[in-house]
Amino acid sequence: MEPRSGCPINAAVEVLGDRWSLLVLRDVIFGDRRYFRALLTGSIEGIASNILADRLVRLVDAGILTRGTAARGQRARYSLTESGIQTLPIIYALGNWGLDWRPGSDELRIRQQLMRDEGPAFIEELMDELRVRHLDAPPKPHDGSGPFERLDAAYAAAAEQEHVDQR
Amino acid sequence: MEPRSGCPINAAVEVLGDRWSLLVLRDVIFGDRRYFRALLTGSIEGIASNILADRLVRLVDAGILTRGTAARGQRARYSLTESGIQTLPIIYALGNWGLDWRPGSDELRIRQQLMRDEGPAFIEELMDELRVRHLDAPPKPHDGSGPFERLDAAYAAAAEQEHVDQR
DNA sequence: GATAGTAGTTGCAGAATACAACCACTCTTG
DNA sequence: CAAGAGTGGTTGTATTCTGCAACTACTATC
Repeated sequence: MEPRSGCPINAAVEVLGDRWSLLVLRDVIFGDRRYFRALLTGSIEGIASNILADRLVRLVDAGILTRGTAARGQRARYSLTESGIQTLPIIYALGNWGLDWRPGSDELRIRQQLMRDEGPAFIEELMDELRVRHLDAPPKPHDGSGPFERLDAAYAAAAEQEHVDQR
Repeated sequence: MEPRSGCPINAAVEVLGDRWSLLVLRDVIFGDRRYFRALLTGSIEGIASNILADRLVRLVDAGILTRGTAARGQRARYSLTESGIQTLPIIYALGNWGLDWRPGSDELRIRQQLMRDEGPAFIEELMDELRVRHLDAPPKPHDGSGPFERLDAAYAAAAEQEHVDQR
């Protein structure tokens, strides 16, 4: 596919501008789903297997994911590249906009709200953690738990609070 | 269309996740194209008239644009709503990613680079200017030129520099 | 009243997408 | 070593989306 223009916004849209690619990346990043089955069955939107297969090929071709060497029928692990990790600000911006301007379930909105509350530096922290998980980067010296764990903990606490509020 | 899930990221993707919607918004925001013909002929990617008509209807239905009252055949002006203005961070994130990870023409990349150089506060400034232009918000007391003019001036200067460099 | 310009609509062909069923291979378990 | 579950897909078919060209309805200008 030759690009329709030399505009960097268009270049990004040509790779990521469809109904599934960014959702697959969301599940890889936030759901830590690294295998075909995990992505297929874990997708709350219910992606079809051929669409998932097609998008994985495209994302690998675009250099956003890498596919571990595995023959047919073997478990192939997908990892983010640096360019894949750097789609996080895009996903974050989309999530914030959706949170503000579109309806949605409260449970799924909490996480986005918590992430926003953490401030912009937190995105960098998440990206560093993704480098450790996907690029085998050396982990930064870090005493406490990682940013994903903090988000999980905050989410659990908020969900608990929601539960308390309902009573 | 009922949403496929309550996820805010999915909610945004369902409205903006296609090959044209975000490019139309880009042209409205950065090209200040407010009329059908301007969007149709000004699109460097060459959008077809029925696709543009369809996307404008969808963006209006989604509350991202408003359409000035005009009968068929009459000049109808499209304006951004507040939710439309707040898609700017998404477009900015996409442009930055495209700049870093995809090829593109130098001329069109310069503008994205300049915008990034201005820092995050500049995005807020651009959004304020869009509120003046599209929501008829009172302009902020401001001595110099607006942010779009500054971007234009920086672009002109950079383009001139490019021209000098080539000699 | 002709002409150019406005904002679309219509018809049609080809591409992309979605859904369900099926396939080939491997790994585990008895 | 045979059965069964689990892996990552492929295939077929129907539907939707997209792109191109031509056309329509209306308005403003000369």
